[in-house]
Amino acid sequence: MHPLLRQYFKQHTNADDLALEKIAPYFVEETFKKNTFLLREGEVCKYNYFVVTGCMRLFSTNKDGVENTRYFAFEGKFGTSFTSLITGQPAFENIQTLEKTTVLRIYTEDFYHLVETEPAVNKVYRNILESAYITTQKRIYDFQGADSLERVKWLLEHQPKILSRLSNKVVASYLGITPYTLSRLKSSL
Amino acid sequence: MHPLLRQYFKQHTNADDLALEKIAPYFVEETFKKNTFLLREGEVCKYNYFVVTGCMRLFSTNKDGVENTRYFAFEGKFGTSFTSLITGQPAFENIQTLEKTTVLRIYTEDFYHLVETEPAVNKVYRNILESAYITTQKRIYDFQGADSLERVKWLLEHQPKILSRLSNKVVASYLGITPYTLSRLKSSL
DNA sequence: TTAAAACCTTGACATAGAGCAATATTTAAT
DNA sequence: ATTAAATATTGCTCTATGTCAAGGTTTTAA
Repeated sequence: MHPLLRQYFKQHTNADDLALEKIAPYFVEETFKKNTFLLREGEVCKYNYFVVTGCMRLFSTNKDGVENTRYFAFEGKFGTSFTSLITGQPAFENIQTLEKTTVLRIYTEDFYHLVETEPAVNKVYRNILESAYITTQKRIYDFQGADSLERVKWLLEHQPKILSRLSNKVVASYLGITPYTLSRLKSSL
Repeated sequence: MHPLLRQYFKQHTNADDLALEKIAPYFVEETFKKNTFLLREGEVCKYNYFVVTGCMRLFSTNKDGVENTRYFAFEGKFGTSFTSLITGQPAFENIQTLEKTTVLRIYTEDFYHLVETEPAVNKVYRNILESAYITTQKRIYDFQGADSLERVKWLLEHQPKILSRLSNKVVASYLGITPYTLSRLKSSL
């Protein structure tokens, strides 16, 4: 099992090595170059991904073609379209690498099989759902009523990595503002 | 076990009657009058609630005193501050009844104990987290870039009960617009 | 039943930030 | 290394929606 994934399990469960060895073979390593789409909206999501190096994002496009980024998965994080994974319905969002990215991928069916049969995976899944929920709630709460400047400051404080590592275009689509506004705000700071 | 809660378990799990009888005693019925606070921000959330009749909302207040409603729990739904329940930290949101409301409440500790020991409750918890996550994601996605009118139409289509049953003030705080704007839009429809 | 409080409606005004355009800069590909 | 494409910057304009105010209506509580 990849050391980063092992570390993840050790941190979130009390799985023993035996359990980890049972789980490991389901995860397959794969490397993608920058800007590769791992999932396009309208497709059913086949995999859950664990990022080993690099970064990917979840985003959707509204009817006017404006992008909305909802989540960034950096090294050591799981990322996938959980809504599609859970419901089995086509995703309304895309998954795209933002850098050259290495992931461990596991088939949806295998993943849910392990959720049912391996307590460690059940626990990890619970953790993923819980923290995904909390993260989303906090972001809604913190952005609520906040103007553009406050959002940029929030990002600077809570996830500075995003600002320093990713393009303005992508960051703006995460903050729900235009790249024009973001550009102006950054130069005014 | 209250028939509505029984129905919920039957629908989401394959729990047998024996399991349900084990679970039932942990849920205590209680009735609150309109506008009662079941939780105030800053308090640690002690209960998970299942609404039998009536309705409650989860909302927070930003630094300017503007309310943001995140979730409505009508009859047959669970509702609580999951972020507080999960982390054990003080909630940053309030829970308030919007009508005379009867709930079944279960202590946080008892609930998580059952999550670990009763597969039916583990399954139900997973369902709650999954659907809470999906609901939130969909709302972010659908509201993203939508102007006020589109938001009102969205609500009319997806959750008309909210518009017909609750006050403009509360609805507006859910849509992220002012009551003034909502009032104007409703009269223009 | 009545008074007080909360809520809704509608007008007038102010403004944050979107949209567009033109140029500069960075990044990627051959 | 050179060119093409993508991204960033910045000035200008315009509009949706917030804010404030004043009056009407509904709800609540004694």
